[in-house]
Amino acid sequence: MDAAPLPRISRPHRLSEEVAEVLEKRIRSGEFAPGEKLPAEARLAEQLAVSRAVVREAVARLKADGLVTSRQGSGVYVARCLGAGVFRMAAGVLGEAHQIEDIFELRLIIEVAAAERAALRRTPADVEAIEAALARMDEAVALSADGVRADDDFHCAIALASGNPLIGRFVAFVSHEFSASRAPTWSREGIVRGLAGAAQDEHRALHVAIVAGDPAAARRAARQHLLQAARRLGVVLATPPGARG
Amino acid sequence: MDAAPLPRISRPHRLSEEVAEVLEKRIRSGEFAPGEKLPAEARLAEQLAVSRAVVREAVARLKADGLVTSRQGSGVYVARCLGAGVFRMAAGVLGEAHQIEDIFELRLIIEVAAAERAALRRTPADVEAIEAALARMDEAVALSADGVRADDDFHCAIALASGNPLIGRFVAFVSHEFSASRAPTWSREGIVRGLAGAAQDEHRALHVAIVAGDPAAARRAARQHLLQAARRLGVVLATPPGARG
DNA sequence: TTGGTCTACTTGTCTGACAACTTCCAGGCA
DNA sequence: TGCCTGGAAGTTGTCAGACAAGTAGACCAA
Repeated sequence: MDAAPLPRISRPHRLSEEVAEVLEKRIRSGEFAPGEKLPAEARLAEQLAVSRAVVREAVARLKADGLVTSRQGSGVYVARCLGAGVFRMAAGVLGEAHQIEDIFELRLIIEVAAAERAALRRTPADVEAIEAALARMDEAVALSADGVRADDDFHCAIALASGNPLIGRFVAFVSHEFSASRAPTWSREGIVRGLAGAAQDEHRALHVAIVAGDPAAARRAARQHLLQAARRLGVVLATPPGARG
Repeated sequence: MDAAPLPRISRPHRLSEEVAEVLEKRIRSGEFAPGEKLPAEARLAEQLAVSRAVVREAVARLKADGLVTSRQGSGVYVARCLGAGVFRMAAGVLGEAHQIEDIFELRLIIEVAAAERAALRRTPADVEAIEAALARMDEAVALSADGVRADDDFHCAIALASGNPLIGRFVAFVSHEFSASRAPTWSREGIVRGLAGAAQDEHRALHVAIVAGDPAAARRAARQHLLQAARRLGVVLATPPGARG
């Protein structure tokens, strides 16, 4: 009985979400300009016909997104730099997805650079973390188990070994956003077809180069791995000739 | 009268911000696991000795950050994928600033790669945008005016010319986050001391390489510019030997 | 066993009050 | 006349209580 999956029942948007959206649109359109004071909460509540608590929650959301700041007794102000502090992989409020090529290209650039720096800067603890993730993936291959999380952790460990916590956090962010892209490799079918084994060979080469403290080898290994990972998903990246990253 | 600038008076953190931070830490540490239900708002308010409204505002912040979702009548749940969709330059809700070296290193990696790809993929419209920003900076030098925004726009135009909208958006994000780092270059003093002029020479070299469609030259020019920009702020980057990015 | 009802609990919204803070204006004093 | 201070008005931050809307689970009857 292979019925098509039923559509998810969507919940109506909450008032606070709607208010946040209304205000965000006004801000992004420039109607409320950077640095400008928004109408008082009480006034917004009156105009939007909602309670002040709803307005406050909407403002809390906008604060989290860096669109507004507030000063007690003074008012709520549009931030000088819109969206300050927040980067999303999806563009806009409702999120248009990027092409997978774009995502892999960004990963290629940043993860190759991270691997190179990991080869130079890794600590014994970094190496341990890398090896622990590698061992978990070995185990996943041997047991035909799910190695997606271990794969994520392997890449994050390398990024952290770069010695730049910002790079570490960014790679972790992108990694988690696209964990799903690892699923075909680590599915039972992927393991049977040798996809996971191939990925693991690439991981091992990367590990060896990092432990050896050889940035050029780490760069080549990371690059090879990312290009192959993309190819396993049917994606062929156009990279600059002679490009290292 | 050259008095040292007075330190900024910092405002105490709001209760809702503190609650958001407490909850975020519990979530990121795994104490509240993905998919797990948080204690009820009323219970959290009691335990944290704050009003329920404060808890709700904190939860609204966490919702905006994608750390939690809520279902009316049921509860507030830790999201399946933490922090889905959101990356911040500062870690955590209250944000510990990163070292400026880390930030410049990330910029070096991504902007060098963007410039290289811009040289290969730029369209006539891309070139126009780059040249418009360059002209505005020329004008700022000539008039001793503020060229920070034009400088931002120049870098963003190059990133967009890479043909990868994700790279374009990320560079724009980082650029806006650190617009302040351009201020010394474009201050009256900076212009008088030739900092802006030097930056502009580097910008022109980058522009020439991109228009010429020469990725290697673009790479070198972007790298030179970023390293010099850092140096102008007293930052010397440690880069891998032979590194291109 | 299934379906319906009821109860207890939870989030969502509203209202009102007051604390803490900001801004502006008027009055008083030097 | 100019500057300072105090008070009023307005604003955000927090609290408390009430009720609406929704969920989950238990129990009972068919």
